[in-house]
Amino acid sequence: MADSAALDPVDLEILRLLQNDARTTYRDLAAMVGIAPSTCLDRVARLRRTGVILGHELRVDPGRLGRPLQALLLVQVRPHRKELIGPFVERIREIPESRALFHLTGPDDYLVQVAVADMADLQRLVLEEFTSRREVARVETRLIFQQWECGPLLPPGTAPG
Amino acid sequence: MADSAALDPVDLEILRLLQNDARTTYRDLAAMVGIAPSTCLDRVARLRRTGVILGHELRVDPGRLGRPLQALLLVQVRPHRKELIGPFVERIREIPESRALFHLTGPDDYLVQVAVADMADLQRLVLEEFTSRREVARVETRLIFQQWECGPLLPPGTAPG
DNA sequence: GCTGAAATACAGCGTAT
DNA sequence: ATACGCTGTATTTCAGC
Repeated sequence: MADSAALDPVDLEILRLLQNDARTTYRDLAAMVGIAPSTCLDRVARLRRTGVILGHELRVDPGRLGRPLQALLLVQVRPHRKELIGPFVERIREIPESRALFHLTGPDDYLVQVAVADMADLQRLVLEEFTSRREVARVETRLIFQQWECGPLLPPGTAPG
Repeated sequence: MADSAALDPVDLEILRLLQNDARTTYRDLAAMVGIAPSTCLDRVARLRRTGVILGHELRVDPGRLGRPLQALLLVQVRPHRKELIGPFVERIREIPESRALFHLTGPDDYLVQVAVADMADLQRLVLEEFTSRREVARVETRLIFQQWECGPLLPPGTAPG
């Protein structure tokens, strides 16, 4: 785990294409960036080894899994001490409704993205898993009307497209 | 494009395993859920066709791409009319720093997750892309200390693990 | 949903630049 | 040091049942 060499334009193009479709074969990828498939394999392996590529994720439609309603919960944890927030974070991550969890600056300590079946389910979740916890001082619930993906992540100064 | 049949326990197990590691081979996946590889391929293909599986995404480390600082921007758009929010959403999605965009209920209309190089970059982004826009009435910036992934998304009532 | 075979892709290695 | 082409192996895919 030593190499943290700068990414060259070929690496960046590979990352851009793989972020478009992570299942692109090395053969196709190689053709698109203009190198040999074996070289392409080497490049991607190196990107994985050096931690630029963290992994491959499956995107699933929450609605099709019976969770059509999503919300963000802004949570104040008081007192905000290590002994309390460790178990809090662990518990939130275990909840089946949780999709993402952030520790933030600002008036709210945590933001939790949840996917639920309906309003009753959301109410149950907030009451049973959040406001009933000693260390949770306040929960603010904001429903998600719609969400969008954004373009591929690239280094600053890289012309998109 | 007709089938929206209920997912059986085998489908759910496949989804759970693929959410753990989207690169699991059909051979391994089949062995783990107890069906033949070809059947497993059929199942996954059907899940893709019917829209349960939306796609395969590459997870990349923003820090390794020169964007170690992340923030959430809470944005009020005034007036909140269709003619204004369409272009706003399109522009935000085009910004290289944007990672995710939500349209919300509550006092803030949009939440934008961004990844930037440093504080100066974040300040520039807020001033040039947000507060300088006519329709943006207010932007509240909250830095992300840390973020966590949560468990796989499964239907309500499914025992996790 | 399974079996088995054909097509394809991957991963390692030797060589050349 | 990086890229390439070749080759054995593993995986994916497609018939037929």
